[in-house]
Amino acid sequence: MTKPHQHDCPVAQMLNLVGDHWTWLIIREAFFGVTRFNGFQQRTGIAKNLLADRLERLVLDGIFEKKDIGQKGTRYAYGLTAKGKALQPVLIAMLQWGNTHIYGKGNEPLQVVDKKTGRPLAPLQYVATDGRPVPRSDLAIVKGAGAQRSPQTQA
Amino acid sequence: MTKPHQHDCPVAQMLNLVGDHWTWLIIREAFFGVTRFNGFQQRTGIAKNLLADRLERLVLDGIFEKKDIGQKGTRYAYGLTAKGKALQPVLIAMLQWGNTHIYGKGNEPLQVVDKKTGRPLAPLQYVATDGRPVPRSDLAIVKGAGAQRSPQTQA
DNA sequence: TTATATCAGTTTCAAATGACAACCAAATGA
DNA sequence: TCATTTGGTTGTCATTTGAAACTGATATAA
Repeated sequence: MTKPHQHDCPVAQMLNLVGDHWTWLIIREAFFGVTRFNGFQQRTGIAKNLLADRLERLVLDGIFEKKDIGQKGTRYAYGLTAKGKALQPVLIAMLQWGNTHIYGKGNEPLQVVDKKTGRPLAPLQYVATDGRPVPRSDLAIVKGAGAQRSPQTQA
Repeated sequence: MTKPHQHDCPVAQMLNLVGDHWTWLIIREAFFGVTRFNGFQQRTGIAKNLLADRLERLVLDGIFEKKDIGQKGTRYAYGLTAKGKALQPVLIAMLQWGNTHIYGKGNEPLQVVDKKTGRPLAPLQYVATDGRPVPRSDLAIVKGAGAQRSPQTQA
């Protein structure tokens, strides 16, 4: 990333942390169980200098944690923190969009499924805090408690 | 983006189209109702050459459509296509993550709410095709119909 | 024991991309 | 009519990227 966004917006701020395409491939692999430097490197194809840089940032930002494994400290495991794991819905939403709008029905290289049934999931759903589904047309984005200035918001 | 990812993965492929932080701010503004070149430029702060480039790509990729408004073609409106609107869950997931993990409860500059009740939504939910919620622990990512090679997949 | 491979990076350097400013022509608006 | 807005293009310079070579430990194999 070249310059962090100053906007007081959760989207802009999240992009400051994970607004890089390599970062997402790294996070994807982490969800797939990869933990080691070389694992990320080989499975994503990222250059090692970039991987070192991205992992360092991700650790600083609290998305990954770096653990010393092996006895004398030259082997490390990188794992998602709770904050990192919380990115799962974003990743799943991306995956579902890619399946639908790039590959199309029947051509999906990966599917998100329910282990119990083995069947693919429906698109992520908007729900109220009481668990009731909220139709897309009822969505709105409004200023929150921490708002300073006023973006024009209509969903 | 410098070089498109070759992975046969919906996440990697979607990142080829929208793996850029400016692109997401442009899309965010589009959901907020912005349609004009200058609107995007002023509200995001992106340089004009980059905006021109990003909009052109987004139109080529079918995420935006460019309409000629005004009579002789120097005024345009950029709007999300259906494919573009389908990115909403990704954006909402990003927004919710930013609220929770960057701003924290009570400090959210923006909130996603249900128009009907005015109350903030819960995090996006995984649901089966029959509408039943799927707990996060039952999620798995597996090879789909279009899979060629085999990534190790565990959610 | 010695050799070989793996791990987790760092360094180097050319090429691509980014940010910023200046410029521009057509079309509006006052 | 004249200034302003719109939607860019062009040029310059700084930063980032990607690829490869290099390091210096540790683990594994013969």
